[in-house]
Amino acid sequence: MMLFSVRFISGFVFGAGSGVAALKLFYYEEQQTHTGSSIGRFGLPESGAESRYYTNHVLLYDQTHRTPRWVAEHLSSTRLLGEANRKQCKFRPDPSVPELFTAHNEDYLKSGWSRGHMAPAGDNKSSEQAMAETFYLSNIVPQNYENNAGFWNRLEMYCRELTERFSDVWVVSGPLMKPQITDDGKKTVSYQLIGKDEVAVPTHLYKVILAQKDPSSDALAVGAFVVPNAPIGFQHQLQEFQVSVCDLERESGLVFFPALQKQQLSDLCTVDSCQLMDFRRFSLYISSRKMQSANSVYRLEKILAELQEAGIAPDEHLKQIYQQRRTELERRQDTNTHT
DNA sequence: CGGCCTATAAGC
DNA sequence: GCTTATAGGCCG
Repeated sequence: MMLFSVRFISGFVFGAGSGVAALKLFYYEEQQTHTGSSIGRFGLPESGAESRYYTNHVLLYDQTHRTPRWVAEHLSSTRLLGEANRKQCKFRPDPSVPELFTAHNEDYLKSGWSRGHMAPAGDNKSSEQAMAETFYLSNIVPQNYENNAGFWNRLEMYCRELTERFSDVWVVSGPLMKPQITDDGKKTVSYQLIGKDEVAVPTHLYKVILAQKDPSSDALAVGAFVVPNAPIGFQHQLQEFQVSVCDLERESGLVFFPALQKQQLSDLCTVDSCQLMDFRRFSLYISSRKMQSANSVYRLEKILAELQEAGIAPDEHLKQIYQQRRTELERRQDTNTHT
């Protein structure tokens, strides 16, 4: 039976006699204000809750839940440009998270939950390194499939769209465990744990969006949203999930943008539309992305047929993509038969 | 854009 | 022989 983690034991054994350990001990004793007491004599508990910095995002990891507590990003129109491809990336444990506290891909596989990015891959096309880092499981939470591909996806798209109307957009995203009222009237927090590492499935996901009109002005707009970790259809508006920043702070135990002068803030959904893509626009967009990665004319036709079946006529932009991809595929087929 | 699954190849 | 890494097909 192990009394402590292997990491702790090895750290103790190899560090005990060293100057570093002596220095640490001295530091702990310096912090004691009670003479004669030395609570931290052998060190005080560590939670690993320091901010972790990556190429294009910053996060606080929760070693208990094996998910982030928050993930912060800064978006702008130029930062979103690039050609990095998510197909080149793969989900993997964050090398900076201790093995004892990390999630693994096996936890998610066949769990009934998808691996949901907090800092989206789509915000990191500017750099393959930046995108690869968003696939670290430190940036991932167990998320409902439909929610991830649907409503949450459209919310992420809306954040990127904001950079067309605001020079700078800051986004903080993370999981939330909201209490339920049980039959006996008691407030209870309940959530599933998946896999051998017992990754916590959040009941909700939150996103706080701060947008600045232009770098020279003080005009800032903020919006906070709490979305159930469940399928959400096109009949629902983003505003239905808006909450006050204050309420979210109380629920999450976090203070967002603490350096901000909150009195000069306006409401994002008053200044901007808070309108996510509707069914038609979303379907057209998804179809265009599928066409661009289609590898056969048959597949190309199928995407078009499915769209028609949904009652959506292709717009000019999609027709253009269709034609372009079709000629590419036919040319490729042609060269293959000649070699 | 957001994902998963599987067939095949590469590696031990 | 088995396991692991990669590429491509598929769906919402």
